[in-house]
Amino acid sequence: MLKQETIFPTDDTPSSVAHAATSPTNKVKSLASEKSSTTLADQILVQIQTSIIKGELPAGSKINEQALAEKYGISRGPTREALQTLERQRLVVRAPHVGARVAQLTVSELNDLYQLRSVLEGMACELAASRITPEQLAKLQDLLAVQETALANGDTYFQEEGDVDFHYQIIQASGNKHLQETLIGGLYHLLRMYRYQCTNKNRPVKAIAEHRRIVEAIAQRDGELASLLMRRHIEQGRKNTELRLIELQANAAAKETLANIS
Amino acid sequence: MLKQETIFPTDDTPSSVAHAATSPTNKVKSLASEKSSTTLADQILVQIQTSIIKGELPAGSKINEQALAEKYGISRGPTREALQTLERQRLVVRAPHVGARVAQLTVSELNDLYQLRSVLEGMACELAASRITPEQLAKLQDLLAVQETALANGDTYFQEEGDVDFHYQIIQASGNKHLQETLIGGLYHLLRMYRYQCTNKNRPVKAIAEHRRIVEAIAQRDGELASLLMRRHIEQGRKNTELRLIELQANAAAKETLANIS
DNA sequence: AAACGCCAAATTGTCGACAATTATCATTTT
DNA sequence: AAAATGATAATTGTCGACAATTTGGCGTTT
Repeated sequence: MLKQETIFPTDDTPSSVAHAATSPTNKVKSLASEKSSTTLADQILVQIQTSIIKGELPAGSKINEQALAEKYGISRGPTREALQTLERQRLVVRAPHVGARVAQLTVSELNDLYQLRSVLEGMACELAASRITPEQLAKLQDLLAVQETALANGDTYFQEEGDVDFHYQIIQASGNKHLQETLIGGLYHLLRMYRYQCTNKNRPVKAIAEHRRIVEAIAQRDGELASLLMRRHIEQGRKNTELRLIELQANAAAKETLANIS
Repeated sequence: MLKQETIFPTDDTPSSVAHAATSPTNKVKSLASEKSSTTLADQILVQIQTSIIKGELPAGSKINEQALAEKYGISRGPTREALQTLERQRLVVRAPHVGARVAQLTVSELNDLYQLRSVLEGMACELAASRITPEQLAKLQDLLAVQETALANGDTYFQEEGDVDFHYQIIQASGNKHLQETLIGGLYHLLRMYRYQCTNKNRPVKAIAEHRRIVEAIAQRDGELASLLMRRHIEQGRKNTELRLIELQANAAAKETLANIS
């Protein structure tokens, strides 16, 4: 009886969600042979997660426990537990006797989120620069190389996941357990939601160049520089996402008034 | 069937009713009888919380859902939900099909926790220095004054709660919602557990002097200084707690070996 | 028309029972 | 004796039903 090597028992590794996402509206349990069979709540958790991140459950919309449970062919118990976990991941907001809603995407929350993320990942860089192991560094450089060649080939498909992986590995290398839990267990899912729904295809080109410089700084054990570069890198991402979010909300507002007029 | 009166909702207002004078933020709602009935899970949550923080449920010990539920005269459903919330607060560690344990207090986790806290509260100070409102500042200064006079009178009772309130108010003044949630919803309960079980009576004298300087820096809108002072202040607290924790564990180890010999 | 109060419907909270999994311990095996 | 094995007990996961609370509509009132 031997358990997996991931550090976080609470969560899935982000790279695993890439292709598991294309199967909504079905009962899960069979087709096993997967190592899964953990618990029903955990299984539907990742499904609801991706539904929210992709916007299939629209931001701000009400979530009905019964309907969700029926959709996945299970009872309300596990559904409820999944919802509470989603609350911890900030993808859902719950109120007693009122129910759960998908988190709303607002500019001010985006700024709060990125401001916090910036500080935390800056910290992660500083720690990683002094504590990263040769193996971890090699893995990070490999990932970077893969992304760079993919970019050169115009392969934009796994860009998003690759970026998540990049930050993920640095966070892991920081070695601070509570920092890891805060970022990965608490902030990263909401972050992915913002980025998925406010994505900008042009950005990756520059982003990967920034990644390279960050990795170089870490390799040289220059934590201060790595932290600075990371904070700038994240600020770039924030600006980008903010612009897209603003126009997205402008569109929504326009559509709203149109509907009201008719 | 079941009734208890020491109930404040999920995690707002960390200080108890001890010195309500220092926290006039409460809406007037609390005076209208008890209107307590939010939800059973929330009610027992705070009870288990304090049991854990005080060590009545020893660090590292197993938690039996059934037994807990019976102890409070409720069913396993709400108990389970409370446990999941406690997991988010890092007071409990859960594993599928295995159950829940009270978090363990270790030196390395303590250091991780304080390292993270230091960064986050430094950030809070910087934000607070630029965004605190006159009312919030006045409240903060009032709190400080109360603590100072209490200290002058040798009144050491509410020291602990007062300190929590101090940090709490600064975090509130930062205005960053995600930062607040991370610190208060995620880290602060575990912090209180460490401090309660590794307390040092001598420290408050110096701590309050440090508080004063931090408040002054904030009042002068000097975020950089406030952040620096706060990080030093927290580092002092870490050292203190670490020493106590080490000797506490040494005692436990000694008792262990003694038991094994006999 | 807007606001208020009341009743019905929908939704969430709680419970007890059962199923699935893990932990315990006596027994056997090396 | 230590380790592996297998049956049994204890504990966690899941379900369906019921209770408590909120939501939405409807008629009345101002």
